[in-house]
Amino acid sequence: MTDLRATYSRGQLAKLTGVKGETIRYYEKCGLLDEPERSGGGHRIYTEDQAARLKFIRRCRELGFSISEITGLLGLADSKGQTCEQVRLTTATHLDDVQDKIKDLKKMEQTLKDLIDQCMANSSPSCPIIDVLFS
Amino acid sequence: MTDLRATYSRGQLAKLTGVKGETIRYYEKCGLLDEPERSGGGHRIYTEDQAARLKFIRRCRELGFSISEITGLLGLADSKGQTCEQVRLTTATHLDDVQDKIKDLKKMEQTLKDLIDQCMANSSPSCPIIDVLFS
DNA sequence: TATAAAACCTGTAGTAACTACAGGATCAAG
DNA sequence: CTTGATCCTGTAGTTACTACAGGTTTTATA
Repeated sequence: MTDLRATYSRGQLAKLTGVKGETIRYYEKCGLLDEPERSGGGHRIYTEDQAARLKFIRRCRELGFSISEITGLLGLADSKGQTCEQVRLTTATHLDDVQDKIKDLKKMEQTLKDLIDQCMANSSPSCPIIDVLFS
Repeated sequence: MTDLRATYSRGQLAKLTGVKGETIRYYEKCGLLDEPERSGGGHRIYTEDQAARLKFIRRCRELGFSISEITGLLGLADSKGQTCEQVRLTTATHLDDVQDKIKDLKKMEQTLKDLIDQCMANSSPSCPIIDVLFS
């Protein structure tokens, strides 16, 4: 069986979680990760719990949550009780943001496509992309 | 008729182009805008040409081009000749980037929706969003 | 014309979320 | 016990702005 009391160096934690070593240090400075124990020589030593927390952070980052949103979610996760609704709300708000971004990017996409199309159909010496944007 | 030799103060240019005054100064520092003439007292005085250039920059930014991409496009626009193909290429590359971003965001969107759905269907005391992310 | 308010000037620092050193100490393997 | 890998701290760089502070100029009003 796996040892539930396993510990990790910063590099090992990095490998385990897929978060770069320097980024781990950054998360500590931000307050996302608690300061870990240290070895006699001052090297960081992480526990399983801290590894789990870091994995959570990584997943949230992949989903586009900001550091401060994650701070909020972790706070909610730490405080037991009537928090599910708040977590759902944070997530829903974030979903709205993501959907807005998608809308904006799609508009951009269409405009860029149009520009390229105009360029393809072009035979004059000037560049239609530049022309359109420069007027 | 409009005076083609009209000039603008920084604030007037900001109003005209929709680019904030401080941002105009920043674009100058970046080399996107040439240093304008100055009044006796040192205030910047912009010409119509510079206004047109700034509008171009603003449109490019709205389409998500980076400062350095815009520098490239402006360089191409300034050099006459066989540049249309290069402009099209820059634009196409940028379009790819935009489409990649859309793909990523849609994945995020779906995952966030799933999390929220799980939360809605939940009746246990713990929060399924936290649970899913924390494992 | 005198004054006051608005706009402008420079330079610097802050924002988000990292990334990348430099210069040195510690750890793990052989 | 040596050596190479990893780790330490602190600082600076990245992108595209934004926001001062402290002072000067311009413009509008009386």
